[in-house]
Amino acid sequence: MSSSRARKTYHHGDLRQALVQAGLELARAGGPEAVVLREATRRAGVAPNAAYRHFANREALFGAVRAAALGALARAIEQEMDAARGIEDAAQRSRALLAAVGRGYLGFAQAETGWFRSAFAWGAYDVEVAPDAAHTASMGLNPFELLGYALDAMRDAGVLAAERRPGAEFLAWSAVHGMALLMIDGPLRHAPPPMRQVLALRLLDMVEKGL
Amino acid sequence: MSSSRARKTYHHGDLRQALVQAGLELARAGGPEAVVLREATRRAGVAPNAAYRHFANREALFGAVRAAALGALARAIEQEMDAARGIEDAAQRSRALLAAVGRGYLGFAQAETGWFRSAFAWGAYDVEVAPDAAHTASMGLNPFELLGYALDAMRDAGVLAAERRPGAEFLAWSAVHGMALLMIDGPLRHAPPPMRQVLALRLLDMVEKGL
DNA sequence: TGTACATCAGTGAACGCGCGTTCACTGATGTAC
DNA sequence: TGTACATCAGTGAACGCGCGTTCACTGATGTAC
Repeated sequence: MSSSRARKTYHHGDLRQALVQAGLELARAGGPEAVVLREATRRAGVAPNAAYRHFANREALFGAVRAAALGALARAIEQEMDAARGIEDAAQRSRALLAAVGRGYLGFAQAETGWFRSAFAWGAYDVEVAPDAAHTASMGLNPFELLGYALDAMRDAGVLAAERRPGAEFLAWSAVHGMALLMIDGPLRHAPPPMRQVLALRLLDMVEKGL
Repeated sequence: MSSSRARKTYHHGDLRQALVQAGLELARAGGPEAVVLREATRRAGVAPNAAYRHFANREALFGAVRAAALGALARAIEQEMDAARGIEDAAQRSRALLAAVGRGYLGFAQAETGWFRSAFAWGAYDVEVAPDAAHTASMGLNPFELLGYALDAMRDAGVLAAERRPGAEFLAWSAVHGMALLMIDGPLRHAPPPMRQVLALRLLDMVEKGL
């Protein structure tokens, strides 16, 4: 509402923030290609070219939106990890942490598909390089780092052989990322939630056993 | 060349086929969004609206292109499977078949990225439902069915417990699909080929062990 | 074998669309003196 | 405390772009008699 209202002052106040916010709304509802500069300015109640005071171009605006989406993903994952943190046994805890990362990732992909798509849209993404906005979650880690954290815990607990640790992120990430896409775009998008749940569990089981 | 040449006859001959062919070229070089109706007609040497004699709209044209891309993927996978077929021991053979599916899939994603992207572009894809063009490979199976074939072989050879067979496609596909995307869009796109090779092997190993 | 005519497969010109982006501008703000 | 002026953050109007798609049309083909 207020975001699409006309301002009273000539100066906006915090247009940059408002544009990112509008971009996030657009991404949430329509994915990356819905993040359209003109629409974002409309929602901010501002002339289209005003955006250029704050972003070099549309791509730069989208970059900020993507970073925020990545931050939201990190937060979703952390939330799942919280429960696991209380587990006493280190081995069990580390396994639970990994599963939490996977659950958080898959849950986010399904609940916030537009953001998920935006986070990984248009070729070229590097979660590691994500700017500040991707780090807004409480641990200050981005999604990739959270996965690394869980894997480190597994290694430290002796659940994962040390020599298998390097590169393990990519194996786990592959599995979960692939299933996320199958669930939002692929044949699994028709699968009833219970079936998805079962498959997700089996997948995480596969990763844990096969890593 | 000949595809962008002007015709001599008023009638084209096989415009439909020519448009799909042009679409495939476009997809190969630029992925799904490069499959532009006007450009396809240009390459076929024909007025833009001529396409509407053969396709209801741009989407229908793209559908035909996607099906052909899926067929190319199937062929790539089959080629990898050929080597495995000679193995005597049924258990070993079935394992080799599964690995071949994975290798074929990953190899295709990297070698024919534009086609790979087109095959799985824009939300909603169902490999099962792929039309004839997806079946042009020698076995007459689409990529998903080839994966199923390998998994059946594993079950029959006793490598995969029968009760784990249902749904196993989705686990294996997830892992391989995810890694394919990490390799073409994600952080692994910077990884040197040997590292990719190692990761691919580890991934397939993980799948086999964890399935 | 020749002709009439329905059908098919193209043409040519035009449309509206909404986008990103640029230009020359003006209103508001804050700082130096 | 007041004023001059540089700087900043907006405005308004316009651009070109290339697309998908529609319209009314014409040239070529093949079939019935």
